[in-house]
Amino acid sequence: MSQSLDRALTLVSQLATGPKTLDELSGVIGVHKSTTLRLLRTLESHRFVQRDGVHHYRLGTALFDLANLALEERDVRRAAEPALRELNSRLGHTVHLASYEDGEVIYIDKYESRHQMRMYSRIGRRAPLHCTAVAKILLADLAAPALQKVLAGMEFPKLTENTILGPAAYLAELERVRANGYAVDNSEHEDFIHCIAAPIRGARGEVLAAVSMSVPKVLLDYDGLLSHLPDLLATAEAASVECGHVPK
Amino acid sequence: MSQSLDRALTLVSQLATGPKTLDELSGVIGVHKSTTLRLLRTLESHRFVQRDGVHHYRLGTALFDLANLALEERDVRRAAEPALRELNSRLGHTVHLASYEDGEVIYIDKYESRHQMRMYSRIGRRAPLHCTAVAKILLADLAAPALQKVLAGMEFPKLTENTILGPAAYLAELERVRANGYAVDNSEHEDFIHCIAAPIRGARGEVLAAVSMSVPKVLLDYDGLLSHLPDLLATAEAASVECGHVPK
DNA sequence: AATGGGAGTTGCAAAATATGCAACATCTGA
DNA sequence: TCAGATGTTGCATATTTTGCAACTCCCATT
Repeated sequence: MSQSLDRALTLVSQLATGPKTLDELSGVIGVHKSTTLRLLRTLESHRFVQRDGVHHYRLGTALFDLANLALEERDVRRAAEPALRELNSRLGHTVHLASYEDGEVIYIDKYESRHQMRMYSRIGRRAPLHCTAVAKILLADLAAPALQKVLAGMEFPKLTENTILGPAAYLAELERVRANGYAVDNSEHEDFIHCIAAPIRGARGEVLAAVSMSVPKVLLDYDGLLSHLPDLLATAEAASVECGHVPK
Repeated sequence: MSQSLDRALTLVSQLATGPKTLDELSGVIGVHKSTTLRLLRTLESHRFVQRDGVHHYRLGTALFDLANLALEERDVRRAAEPALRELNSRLGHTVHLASYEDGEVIYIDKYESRHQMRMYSRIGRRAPLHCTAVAKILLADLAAPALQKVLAGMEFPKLTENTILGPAAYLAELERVRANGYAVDNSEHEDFIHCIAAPIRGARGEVLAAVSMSVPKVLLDYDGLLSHLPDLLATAEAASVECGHVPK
């Protein structure tokens, strides 16, 4: 729609992969160096990019500020924080908070594991829909038409032996999630990690977000993981109460 | 330099303060609705903004992703993490990591206090230069010409009884910081909080970042705070080693 | 059910703006 | 000192962005 803006945003995305020179960036958007330079200068004036030495550009600090401000505005995140922090510090495992937005599931908060083995994940990242416990929780609460729409766009790449491979099996899984009130990722995403998740609900009972706890299999077998369900559900419940949920 | 890009970035900054309607946004950049709409659509296609209901726009998830990716790329942050986390979980106070960039001091990481009373701060935010311990650490390491330039642009608003009020006093303070190897914010920023900071150094001994620990005065008096200096310095030293620093 | 207002959307013509070019500047390493 | 690579600026051109006005859609009011 707006060509120069489009190009500039492409530059920013490109810079996310690491500092780049003017020429490299020009190559990416296919324009003359001088054009790229002018775009970068505008981006720089808003602190979206900054110079890194003389020959490189990288992402600027405005992005950090904006992103963290926006994250803080998400009320669930703030409201759920104490409960999630408590769970994380008591059990020492990785705790994630994720929310559904517009066909995607996004990690909006993360509490790192105390153990050596860490998961690779990141706030802001999209969670795969077919193989994560948080996605199952969030999609399980969608109305049928919205769910169908998401399902239509979903893919089911086989990531491990346990990955769910098609819409039918996935729908059945969501049914189980609804019945149980929690979701599991039984090494469906990565071989060495499994995961449980539960919903955080708002005043009208709607699902606002999902909490999950991820544990490497070497630390805890599947039964051991499930034995933490009461902890997780209590955490989710506490967070829900903070979000205005009235337990029945 | 690039008008449309400039306008679009202004829109993004504006959205940081909360969701806005098309008309509100048009007002901010002073153009016709249709122009704003086209900019927003481009921003939307890159997931920089997203629609919030029908009538509002808000920041999109690409920002979270970019910002956190960029933060992770900052090597100091990753390298310093274990040491900072350890300090935070052992003493339970707020720990900040800040770095100097282009005339500014930016918080690049934060570990929340375990206590009820929290500081208001945020990753990505700029720290005031004249009244924070991290800024003192970082500015104390600047070469004279660079420091002069920063000093020329500095302001010294009086925030508490103890705030340092002018360049002369500030330079004297930096001299003390260099001599001591640590910095203090003795309630110079906020009445009820004080703070100590220490440098994290790289392979050539240069200051890469500053760690600080902030404590409410009700929890610990000034002498109590200073009694944690050995902890803080040890943490900074450990982080420095991770960054390639060779202790002399 | 009809009416009116508010908000968003589209096509088009006008013009302001972004673009590529070529010349110039700066830096690095031979 | 020179060659080459990289970054920077002024200018003319035309592409892209803009505002306009008409249109649609949705909601609230009569």
